[in-house]
Amino acid sequence: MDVDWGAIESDCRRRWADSGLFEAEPDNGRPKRFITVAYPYPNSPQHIGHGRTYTIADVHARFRRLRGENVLFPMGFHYTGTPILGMAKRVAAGDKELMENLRVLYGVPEDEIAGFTDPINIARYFHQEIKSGMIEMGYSIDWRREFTTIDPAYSKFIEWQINTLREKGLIIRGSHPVGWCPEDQNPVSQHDTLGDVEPEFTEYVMIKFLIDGYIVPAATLRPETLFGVTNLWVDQNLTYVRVLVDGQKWIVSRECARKLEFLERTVSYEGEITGADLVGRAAIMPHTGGEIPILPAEFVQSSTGTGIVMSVPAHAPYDWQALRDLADSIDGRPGSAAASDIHPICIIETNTYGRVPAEDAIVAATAGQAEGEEGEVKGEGGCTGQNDPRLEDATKQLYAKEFYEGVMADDVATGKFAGLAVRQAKEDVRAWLADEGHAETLLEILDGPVRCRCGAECVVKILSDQWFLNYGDSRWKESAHRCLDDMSILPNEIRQEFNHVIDWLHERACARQHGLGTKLPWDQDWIVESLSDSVIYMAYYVIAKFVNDGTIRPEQMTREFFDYVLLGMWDDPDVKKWRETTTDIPQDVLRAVRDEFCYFYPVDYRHSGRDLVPNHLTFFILNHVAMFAERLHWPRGIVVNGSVLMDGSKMSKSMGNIIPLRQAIREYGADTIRLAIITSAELLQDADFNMESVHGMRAKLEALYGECIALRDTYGDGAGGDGTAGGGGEEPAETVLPAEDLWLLSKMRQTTLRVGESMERMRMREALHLILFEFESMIGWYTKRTAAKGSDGEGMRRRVAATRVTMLQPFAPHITESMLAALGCESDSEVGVVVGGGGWPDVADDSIDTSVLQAEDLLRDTMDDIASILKVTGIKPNRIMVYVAGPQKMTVYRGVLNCVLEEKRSMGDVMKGLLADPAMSGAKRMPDFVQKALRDILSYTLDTRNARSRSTKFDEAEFLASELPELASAEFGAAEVAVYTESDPEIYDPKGKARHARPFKPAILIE
RNA sequence: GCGGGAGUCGCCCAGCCUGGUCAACGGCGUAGGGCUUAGGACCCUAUCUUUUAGGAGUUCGUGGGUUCAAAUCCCACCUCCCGCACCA
Repeated sequence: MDVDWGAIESDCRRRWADSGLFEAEPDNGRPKRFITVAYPYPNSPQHIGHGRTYTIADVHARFRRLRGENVLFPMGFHYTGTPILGMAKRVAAGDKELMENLRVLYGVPEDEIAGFTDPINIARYFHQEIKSGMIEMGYSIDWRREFTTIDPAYSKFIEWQINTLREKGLIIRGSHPVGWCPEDQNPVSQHDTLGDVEPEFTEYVMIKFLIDGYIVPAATLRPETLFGVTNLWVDQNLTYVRVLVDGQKWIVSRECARKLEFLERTVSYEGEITGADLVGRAAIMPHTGGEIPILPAEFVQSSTGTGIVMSVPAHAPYDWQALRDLADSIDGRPGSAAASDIHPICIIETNTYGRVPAEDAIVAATAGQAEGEEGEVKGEGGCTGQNDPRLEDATKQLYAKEFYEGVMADDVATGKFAGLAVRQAKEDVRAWLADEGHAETLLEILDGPVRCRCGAECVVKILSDQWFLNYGDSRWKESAHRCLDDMSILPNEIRQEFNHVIDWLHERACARQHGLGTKLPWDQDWIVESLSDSVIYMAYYVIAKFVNDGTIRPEQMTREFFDYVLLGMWDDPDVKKWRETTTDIPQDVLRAVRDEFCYFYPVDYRHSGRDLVPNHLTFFILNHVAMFAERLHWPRGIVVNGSVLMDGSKMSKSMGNIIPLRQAIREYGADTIRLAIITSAELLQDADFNMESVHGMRAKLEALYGECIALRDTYGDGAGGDGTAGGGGEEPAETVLPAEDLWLLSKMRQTTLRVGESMERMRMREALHLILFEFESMIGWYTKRTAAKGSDGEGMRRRVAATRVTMLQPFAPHITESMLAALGCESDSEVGVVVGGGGWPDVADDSIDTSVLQAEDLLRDTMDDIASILKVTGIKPNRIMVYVAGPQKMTVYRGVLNCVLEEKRSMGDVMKGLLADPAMSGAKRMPDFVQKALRDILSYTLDTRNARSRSTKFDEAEFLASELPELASAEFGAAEVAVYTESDPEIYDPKGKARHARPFKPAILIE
């Protein structure tokens, strides 16, 4: 079947747009449903991965519309942030890689790229690109409410939001360390660095040793080892600087002095001193006043810490090795004699190491590797000296072991920290040193050197006077928990993650100094940060409609405007005065905006990828509970989906496996892509998108379309047909229908109910599976049945197809319109659904006849049994005899069934129960049968047991006699198929098979 | 470390919430058959072991437990993946 997807889709798009089908207006006669998705950041075209969240949300929206709900599904564009700014800079600088991506990967026309030095042009270009893709995918969006986050009216909204939060005391000031580019004067994150490295930093403790009135600070990550210190290390070839740090005289490396400048310290330079000059001097330990020597070491790096290292040879492999190197130096370097006199002081005990853990660690890390190593092998451990890279491994292993398992030695040296676990001691010592004034902290980039895209090396900077949202506020957290507890979180597995994030969040910077966005109203140097201006904007969709049609202008949107529209403060004195004397917005317009807000709010479901759980989605909850009235306008639900993989691996530019969404639509059609995305995985799983499934889906849709066309061709245009199936009263009386039709109706209704349940639970993959595969096998069986009887069953087929296609509509909205048209179900431009019943098929519970379903199961089981006998024996059947259990067995079987329903499950209990009833006396003579019947019954589900116990009228023999012979002859080619009851006096049973018959398990003989 | 998730029949992936319809959906692969000038596409059948009577046996990371019944519930363990911030 050749399908012109492009034509069908563009035709649908035109009709949808012309009819304003997705433009939602308040309607008090219908339940509303407000569905939102996280709006896109327009810095690149959409790819398949982006499409997943939007497609799921759209299927959801369309399903709800079919259910008769008034769905609002809007979209905006998030211009706020720095990455686009960074792109513009790189374009201006002619960045090769970026230009290549823009041209080749993104296909941006050359004249557009020329304008990309202005970040706004980048955003506008990709905005239109993304929007076109959304329209082509058939997303049912109300575009009248579109906006960008740099629209003047949106800025008014954000100003109001951020002012209100500040008045509530939720915005505070403080300082905070960030990765920083000294060149750009801006914080850096992963996006801003060469090689996309996230700058990480650690906090060193600088312990203030003294010489001659100068502080010689040694930076360490292990302050608890101070008690094992034996000497200090410096680089004797390095020139250190003498500086005044906040008025104190310090000696540090030049790099260290520069770092301190960014850490809120006042640094002035007084002079230099060489490392060689320091060697040999005695440093005073701050906590004891004792003296230790300063010695030279090669491993000391000026850029790490302060350029001065505290030596703890017992617990630091580098120190131990350096000491040894020095003592062993044949040329008798300065300090070599002193080094020989130094003995490691062990102050941490573990089960793993001995008295000199550092030495043990070196031996462990280098043992067995000595052979084949380059360079001269020295010492029994095979370590080649303090520059041996394996010392790094030794250090890591030793540190980890001592940190998690170590205990501070019970020793005079460790004083009041003796006996403490190392992880505890570390914190305690740090606090104690700080309290005593013996130490300060030094923040430093851990994974350095990290370079900004501009090329400059990044540092840690303490940003002072930074604005923070105080997510650490415990009352705020409590409200958020209350909100979350009432919310529907789909899938529910991630609820726990939300709880944890709420607990764990603390102050978060909400303003930055660069980028697109809205200025802080009270401090024009700052711009509201992009994750803070996107937390309650769903409310703005209501207002956007009035802004876009010119009803309200940005300058009219004062604080009072929002206080009324969003918070309902009609009678607030300020608002009253404003609306009576100041504003020129007509009162009825004000009322209309407020009414529309109250109609659509709260957000019923917010869709997003799971990467937004620890940030945006949680902020969304927090800010709603802070801004809006408890419960009334708090969000009701969140739907989270996993990401999309391409042939099993992550999509990335470098792998070249990114499929642009619009290209995929052109090649395969929107409906096919939608189905492929939905079928690939259940919500939270990562979906693997691959070409096989795309082809498979397209074939499926084309086949289904072909079926619909065939039904039209053989059946005319179907006037008078009942388009949507299921439970309508105008069908022919069902009592006159043949068995297979009755079964098909019940089966279809049962499956329809299941699809509805799956959709309600957002198990779209499951729903789609039922629609595609369950229906297919149902129709397959029906076809066998009707073919055996020589009928076509077209009327039923068409009814089933209409139901099936109706339910497929949310998934494949374009092609299903053509399918429904072929089936004679006109498309209704008013609601975008099907005429003739309208919307999602309704199924009344009592319209499903379980005994009909059971009967068909019996038929199918019997057919399966015959087939497996034929397969095992390889017989070509001539006559097939089927023997149904007699009335006496049936009576006993029911007796057993009753026993089981009364919780009697063991053979003994059942026998006792049976014999208590005189009608069951026959049971005594057939214990084998009772045993087998019991086993049969125990293996049924509870539902089946109940159903069997209820359907007392069902006559197996009669049903099989009327339905089996034709079917079995057709299927197996037997000339004769006979059905007997076990007790039938006319029975033909040469092999005595009949006695094996059990209820719902007839005996079979094949000749 | 803190938090979350996952381990299923060659591969991918469902089933677990609500125990029985589960030798376990669907897709890919493989084998046989059909269709076709051929190739592709498509359709049918088979695909844990065993079996010439519809049966039996052994399976769902490992080991225990609960139950008449466990892939599914409980406990312990092993392995893998993801997030941990001022960034969209």
